[in-house]
Amino acid sequence: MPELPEVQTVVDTLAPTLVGRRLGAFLRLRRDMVSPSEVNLENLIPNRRVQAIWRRAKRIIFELDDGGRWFVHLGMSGRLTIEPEHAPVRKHTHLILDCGDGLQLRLVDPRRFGGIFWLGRGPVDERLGPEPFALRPQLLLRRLRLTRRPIKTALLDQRLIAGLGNIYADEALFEAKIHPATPADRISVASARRLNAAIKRVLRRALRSRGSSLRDYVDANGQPGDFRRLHRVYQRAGQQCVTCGATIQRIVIGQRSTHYCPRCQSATA
DNA sequence: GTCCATGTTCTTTA
DNA sequence: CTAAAGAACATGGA
Repeated sequence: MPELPEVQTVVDTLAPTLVGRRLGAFLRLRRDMVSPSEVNLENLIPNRRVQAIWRRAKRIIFELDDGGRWFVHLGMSGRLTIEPEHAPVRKHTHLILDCGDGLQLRLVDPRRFGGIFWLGRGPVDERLGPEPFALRPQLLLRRLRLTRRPIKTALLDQRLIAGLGNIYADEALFEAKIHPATPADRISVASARRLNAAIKRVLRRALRSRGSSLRDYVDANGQPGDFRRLHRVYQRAGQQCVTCGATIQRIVIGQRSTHYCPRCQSATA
């Protein structure tokens, strides 16, 4: 569900309300959405002030005034919203955090692939690759040479590059005119340069539209994103390529749906 | 009933 | 041993 643009939009809509605010009661309606499960957030969070909220990869990181930190991952179907306490509690609401002025931060996640993860003062970064906006062609090339898997699969591997998911991997490969099945370690210097630019361009465009809403995604105010109508390949199988008019194909790579234009993306490296 | 879904981790295979 | 492929997690919509 949420990839970098969606997660960043949630952060941007959460921060104005939450930063500087003193938190209240933490309620877990399901035990298994907190990790590690034995950590006692009911004691660690209340009465602390939110110092900062930011994004790393697809994680929404909260920092408290005592240095304690946690992050929320939205998984496939998670929503993290600020709602008035009297607003009806949606089905699949797992966590509720009072944040003053009659407002609550609520985590709703039907599929429960997401959750809240306590970090304490530990590192956020372990095992995560560089942020897409920090990439340069050389760095991208170096990361891609670490694996022979298809470039599509490599782009989804958060240890190689952090923040892309199925939508923006497909969109970036289209933009860069690279076939998604190309082995990552056979990408040419020229292709890596195009891909580096394409990733940033696609993400910037998506951020401007506040992300893609397919089914569940909304920002912290409950507002869906608008980027879906600007997708060029993702979920457009059978439709015409906006560039050349060929029919967009859907194939499966690494167990994931992959959408591409067979004419624009025919190059092998 | 079938297939599919914006993600990640664990297990199995080569 | 490592890298890659596959299965699993849970729910709901078409």
